[in-house]
Amino acid sequence: MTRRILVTSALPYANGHLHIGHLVEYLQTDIWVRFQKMRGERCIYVCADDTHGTSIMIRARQEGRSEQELIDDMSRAHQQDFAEFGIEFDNFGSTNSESNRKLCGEVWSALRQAGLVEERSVTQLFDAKEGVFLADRFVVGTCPKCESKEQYGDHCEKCLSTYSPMDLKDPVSTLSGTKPEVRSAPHLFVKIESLHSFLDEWTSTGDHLQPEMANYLKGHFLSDELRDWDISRPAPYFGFEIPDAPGNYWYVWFDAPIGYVASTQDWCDAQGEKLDDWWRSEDTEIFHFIGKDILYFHALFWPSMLKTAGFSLPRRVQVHGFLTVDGEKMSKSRGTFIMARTYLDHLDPAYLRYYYASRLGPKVVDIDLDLEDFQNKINSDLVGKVVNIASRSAKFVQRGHLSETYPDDGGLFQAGAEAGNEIAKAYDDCDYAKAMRLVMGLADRANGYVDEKKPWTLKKDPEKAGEVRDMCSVALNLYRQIVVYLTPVLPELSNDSANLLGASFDAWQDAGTPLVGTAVNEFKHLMKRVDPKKVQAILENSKTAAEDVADHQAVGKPTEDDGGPLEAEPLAAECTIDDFTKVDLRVARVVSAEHVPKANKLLQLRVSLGGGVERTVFAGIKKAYEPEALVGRLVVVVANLRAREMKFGTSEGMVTAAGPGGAEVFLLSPDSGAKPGQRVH
RNA sequence: GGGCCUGUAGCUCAAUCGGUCAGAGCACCCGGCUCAUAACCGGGCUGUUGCUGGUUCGAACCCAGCCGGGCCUACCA
Repeated sequence: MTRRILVTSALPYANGHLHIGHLVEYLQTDIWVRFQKMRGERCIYVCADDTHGTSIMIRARQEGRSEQELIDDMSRAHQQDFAEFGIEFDNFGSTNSESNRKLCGEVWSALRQAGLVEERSVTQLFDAKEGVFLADRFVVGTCPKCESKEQYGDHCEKCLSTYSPMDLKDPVSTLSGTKPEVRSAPHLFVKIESLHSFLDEWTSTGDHLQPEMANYLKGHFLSDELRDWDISRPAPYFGFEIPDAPGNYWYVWFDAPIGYVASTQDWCDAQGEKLDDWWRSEDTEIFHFIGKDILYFHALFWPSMLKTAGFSLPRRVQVHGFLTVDGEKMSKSRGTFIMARTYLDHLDPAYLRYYYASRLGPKVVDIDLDLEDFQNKINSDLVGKVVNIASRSAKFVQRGHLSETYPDDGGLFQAGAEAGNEIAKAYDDCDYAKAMRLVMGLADRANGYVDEKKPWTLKKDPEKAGEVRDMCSVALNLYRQIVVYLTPVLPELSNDSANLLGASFDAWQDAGTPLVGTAVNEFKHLMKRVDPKKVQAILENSKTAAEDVADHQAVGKPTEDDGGPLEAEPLAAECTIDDFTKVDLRVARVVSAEHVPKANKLLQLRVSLGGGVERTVFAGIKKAYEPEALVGRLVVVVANLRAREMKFGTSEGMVTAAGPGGAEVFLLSPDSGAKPGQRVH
């Protein structure tokens, strides 16, 4: 029986462009959807831009244009990137749509009727100049516990304590640089505790979640009373105004998942389908693909909302890990913060599709893009093995025909057809790595076959032309079988190969029956080897592109340094040259650097000032730098700073760096030629 | 501090719910071949399956402890 399946990926936020980390999810989903469609299932893939929230409002304001313009531009850019990566949605909508507003209203009414909504006053910091309430990340001040300066609204990165933004000393809004005031406003809360037992049940049964995720929820949230969910935001806010609470807006995380339904609605309207067949039907399976960071919303709030509003619950929420590049978090300074666009400018999307597929399994683990491995894998698997089968056999029969009956191949084709079941199961289980392994095994056997038959020898004997043709018919059929199995991952290769053989490659069952008698067209290269120079170029371009594009800057605007940093940290009071010279800044060389056990942010550095003078310095740069990358480089240290006792030892100085903290830390270094021990004047 | 995950050949990973495997691919070495995008075929190489104990007739797979790595949390997620 044909399954009916509705698939979603998380909605990309309209605040920034896509990078290769985002693509893990969209490619994972796209491959799965293509697979289901090939199998003949009724499957649609819907998504949308996530457009609401304070961040969008503020960014639009900074860019001096309307939110609508901003999100329209971003939506176009997102869809362009998706299309070029071969990610095919049946519908790509927007959360800022009428269909979404209407559906939000429906869900809302249901929540109201169920008696789950409650009003309560919330006290928050308010930026009077900008006229907005400030989320924690928009406030900095002095930590009330340890007096560290420039800490964010809700926690101190120095002493690790947490607190309310209201307790912050000398708070400053990062938006306007002014001192925020304390204001209260009514907020609406959803009491989801009443759905606790439902959520216990739903999360732990029915294979709705990967076991580790179910386990995580059980230990973290479901073990206690569920806190009420603050679901409204007072004006000004970019979003939908709540009909029965004028002046208040639905929090972006309320309307975002409803965007899945709205996007489906838009698709239904265009196709003449009924929404209820997809969202209120026992016969439809709903699959959400998400990253591990948003599990909370999809596995607790979302099912609660759906249940209350009478929609179907997801059949499964499939969670994936994050992407690292060369074993580390994507980093702008290393050039590994690669935007989708930058990749597309240099390399074939098929490479990344295959590489991700070869590393994606069903478990929630981070996957690594190892650039050397990437090149090896593409070159040897796709070019050396798969495409090679066609490359080495098609030429013997091109502009001719395949044999009229399928020759004896010693059971190779049949074995490949049987392997299809196992491969299909691997796809269906989201274990693409396994599927790729199995397919490559088939490719190895096909190459072995060609080698054994030696068409280049047979060819020399005119009487053996029939044998050559039979042998190539086998090889090309094995090739076709393999490419059919790879079609979800490599649709373009599949198309090109179909042209070569003048046959369909887009149904899974095509792998079960050999082609006979069809014409073979002229052979053209189906895929190129990876050019290492292009990979280097991506890294180079990403170093600069990341600064221009990835930051909350410029949608198609020229680079312009924004005022954010200066506003976040206004200039200090005037000082004299004498004040300045009290601080002795010196060039130093890092001689060793290592992780500090149990420290979240610190690295322990040993720096040399030359002449055998060394200092031990603890620096809060762990999230931004790997120790190995630091050894040998020159830095600038405050050399006459009083030694400070820290939890992990004594720090005899300070390494200078810029940036707000966390992963956004940028060490200062002198231009080449400077020597350790030299003073900075 | 709490929680989750993880530690298998140089690298990336496999080993059906403890009973032939200690394996595959890449890399490397040797040989072969020349149809193919320096591709392909054959062969070889490295492992005390993190360490230490325990359970068992038997453990890479179970339990405990230790060491190492990663991730998530720490009261409006």
